[in-house]
Amino acid sequence: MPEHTVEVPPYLPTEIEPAWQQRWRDERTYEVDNDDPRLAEGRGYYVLCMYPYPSGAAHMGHVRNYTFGDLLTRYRTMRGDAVLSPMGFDSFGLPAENAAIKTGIHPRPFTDERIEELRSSITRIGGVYDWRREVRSHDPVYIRWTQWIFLRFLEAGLVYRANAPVNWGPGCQTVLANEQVVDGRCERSGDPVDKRDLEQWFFRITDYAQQLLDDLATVDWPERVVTQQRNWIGRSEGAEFRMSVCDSDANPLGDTSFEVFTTRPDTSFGMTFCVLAPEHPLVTDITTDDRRAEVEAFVAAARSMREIDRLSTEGPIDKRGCFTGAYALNPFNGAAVPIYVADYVLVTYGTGAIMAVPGEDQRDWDFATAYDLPIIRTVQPPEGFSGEAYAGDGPSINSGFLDGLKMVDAKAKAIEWLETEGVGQRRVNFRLRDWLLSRQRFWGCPIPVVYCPDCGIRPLPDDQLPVLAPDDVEFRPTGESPLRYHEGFLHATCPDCGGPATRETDTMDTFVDSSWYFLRFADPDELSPFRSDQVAKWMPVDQYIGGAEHAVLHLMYARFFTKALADLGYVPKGLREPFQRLFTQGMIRLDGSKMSKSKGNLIAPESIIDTLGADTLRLAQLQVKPPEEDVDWEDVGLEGCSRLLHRIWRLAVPGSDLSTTTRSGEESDADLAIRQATERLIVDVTGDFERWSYHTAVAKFMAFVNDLYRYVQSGSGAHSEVLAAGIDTLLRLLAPACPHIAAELWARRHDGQHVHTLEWPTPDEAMLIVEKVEIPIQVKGKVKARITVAPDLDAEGLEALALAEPAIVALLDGRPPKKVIAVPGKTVNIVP
RNA sequence: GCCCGGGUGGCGGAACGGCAGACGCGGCGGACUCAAAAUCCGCUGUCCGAAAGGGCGUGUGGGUUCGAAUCCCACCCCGGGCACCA
Repeated sequence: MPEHTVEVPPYLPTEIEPAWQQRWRDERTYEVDNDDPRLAEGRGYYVLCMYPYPSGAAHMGHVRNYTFGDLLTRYRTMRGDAVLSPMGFDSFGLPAENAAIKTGIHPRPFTDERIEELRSSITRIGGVYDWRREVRSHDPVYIRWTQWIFLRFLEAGLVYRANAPVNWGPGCQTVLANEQVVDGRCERSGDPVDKRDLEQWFFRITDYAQQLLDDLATVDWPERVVTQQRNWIGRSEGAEFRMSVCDSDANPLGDTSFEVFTTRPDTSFGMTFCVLAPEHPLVTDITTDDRRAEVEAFVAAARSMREIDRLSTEGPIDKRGCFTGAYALNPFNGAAVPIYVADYVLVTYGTGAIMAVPGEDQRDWDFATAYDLPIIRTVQPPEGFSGEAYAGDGPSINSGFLDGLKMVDAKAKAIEWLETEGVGQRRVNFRLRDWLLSRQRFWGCPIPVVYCPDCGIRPLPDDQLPVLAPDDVEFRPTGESPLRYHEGFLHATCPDCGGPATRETDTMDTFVDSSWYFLRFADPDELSPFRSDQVAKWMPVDQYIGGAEHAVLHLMYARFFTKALADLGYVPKGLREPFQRLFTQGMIRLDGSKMSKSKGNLIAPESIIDTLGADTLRLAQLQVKPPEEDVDWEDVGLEGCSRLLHRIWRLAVPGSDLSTTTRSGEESDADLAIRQATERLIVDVTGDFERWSYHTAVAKFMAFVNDLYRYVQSGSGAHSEVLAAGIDTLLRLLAPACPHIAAELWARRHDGQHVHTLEWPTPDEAMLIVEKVEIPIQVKGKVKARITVAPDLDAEGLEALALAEPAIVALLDGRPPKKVIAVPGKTVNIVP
């Protein structure tokens, strides 16, 4: 044993971390009130991480998410903002119900238990929140206000019940919204989805299609998410017009007609047939007797097809359609064109019927070729065009009064003609469908209506809210919701006639809960879901953080809710968008595969916190990659980050062996260099934090600590004041990223003071002025020499010095250079 | 097919027209140690060379520029989104 070793107090993250978590809670460091005076000065800042589904202990995805959010909360707080950083739980959903079906345990205790596990995890990561504002979707208080909002939307006509072909997920035993079906499969379970005609509840989100599209221009979101929403909304401009059914000689047959939608009204003269979707209501009426058997067989086959097969473009095209025997009049030229049914026409888009123009549409071309239908070009393709259908621009041909016009003009004129003739008009179509909100599940927010045999569908009055699911339920292995068989729940009284009524047993999509939780965080009021004037104090969310997988789900629905609530006057009219800035973090992958809820716990964050500590885990998350990129777990460098924190501890802790041999008095050049590096660090880290470049900020911490180590171990030793200033600045800058170690070291160095309540450091401008700068001298763009000069040396001076440099003189070999470009402070480039 | 990202050492990445490879991981060497670990210090793109030094280097090919990883054009590869939407 060495005899006189200095006993350095050890860095024990597992001891200091819980202590500081307790202190932040006890001192209410991160609670903020709505009457905070800074709000009036515009110094409010709302940072929000997407509230999690409570799946038990946190997985790495949570850690990554909350590390960014927490860093921002602490950083903005140190910058002097009143920061609102709330947390809650998206606590309705299928996993708890599936567990209930398996085990018989009611979803509520199951969920409550997992909420506490997750809350504990989040706390152990070091996340700080104003827990007074916590929301939980399954809390009766929250249910009450979700139902209240539903009823207000119902009154406003934004909710309706309709029979429609909807997506049925056999795996989840419920219907699904379009957004929850990916490639014909349920996005949750992956099971292929069936189409069924069912009566369901819808939100009229399509009323807001144009606004949802337009207002994307006003938010600061990743382009990728904006593009996805644009595609999803899918606006297309064109015309809709009426086609009358006739016989093959163009003689009208009664007044049967149907509407078609097209984006290319300019090509209407090229229509050689038209097509109805198999589900189109007119199919049965117009089919001729000789075609009936074939058409009925075709329609039946198409309807029984699953979405996933229907989407497939495989298979011979001549099996995908069928002639009805009927004809329709092309209003443009009075020609009779045959009417087909084909499965490539979708009943859910446009009018469910199209005019087919094979000359300018490849699908129509393929169909026409297979069925031996005529093809007429109505747009002149360019010289040398060798393709089939030509969809590009060009002068109209074979098109009567449109001949010679280019596409835009021809479209305009065709629409004008339709309108004057009274057979059609300009029309904008959206791909976006209304949001199917009802689910045949138990563990969700009940829909607060009853069915009265006399009065029909009746909404419940507000004073009967919340409608809560009963506790004494039996989960069936069939997967059916127990609400459907619970007599006590089913029996209700009609609020209008007082007679017996049946309660709605469907619950709401859990995306309804998440469409307004951010408003309740701003004002968790007792007498209302939130108050407009209080919401105005915080909304919109300044920085929203979460996964990009919600691009067309939660992020679209929440935008719709915000707009609708604003229009109904429950939040400020001007609040058009809920999330001003959005940051979508990358996913964590394990062996190249997505780390989902099921795989996430393979690397348990808790076990890392138990050993290396939360600060190391946070730092490693920050350091590994740019925040928006996906991360392979194997790339996360825990060792390097743990090493850095131990190095910082050893340098900064009072009583360390590294701080025993300092000097005082006059400062040397080496001291000045450290002072400058310290001020430079403030500028660099602040800049990196502002632009979310956390991995480079960590690199700068590391480089600075390396500098300090070299400094304290150098021959002349460290100047005590310079060193102390360097370390103190480092700790303040580190406080948002690694809050526990920064707080502990600061408290030990400064008599128990609290680093997180300090102001963010500002650099000493005088120290940022550099007296010398090294300038590379290039010859033809290649560096051949370096000179050290004053940073403000002008071009002439630089050129003179460069040309006098021995290496350059040798290279030029007495010949005068052709050209010399001198960029002050940057470089000199010589062309010999 | 269309629309976004992205291709840089052994690996993750840095460099927002001006010194390519910051910082970390890994590797190599040294100090400390009886020894190992930990720790501390140094080296580490590649090829030629004993060295001094030099050549080559940011997916490929062209271009703009005094100067390009960075800007432009074409192509190849990887990731994501949309895709029978009329």
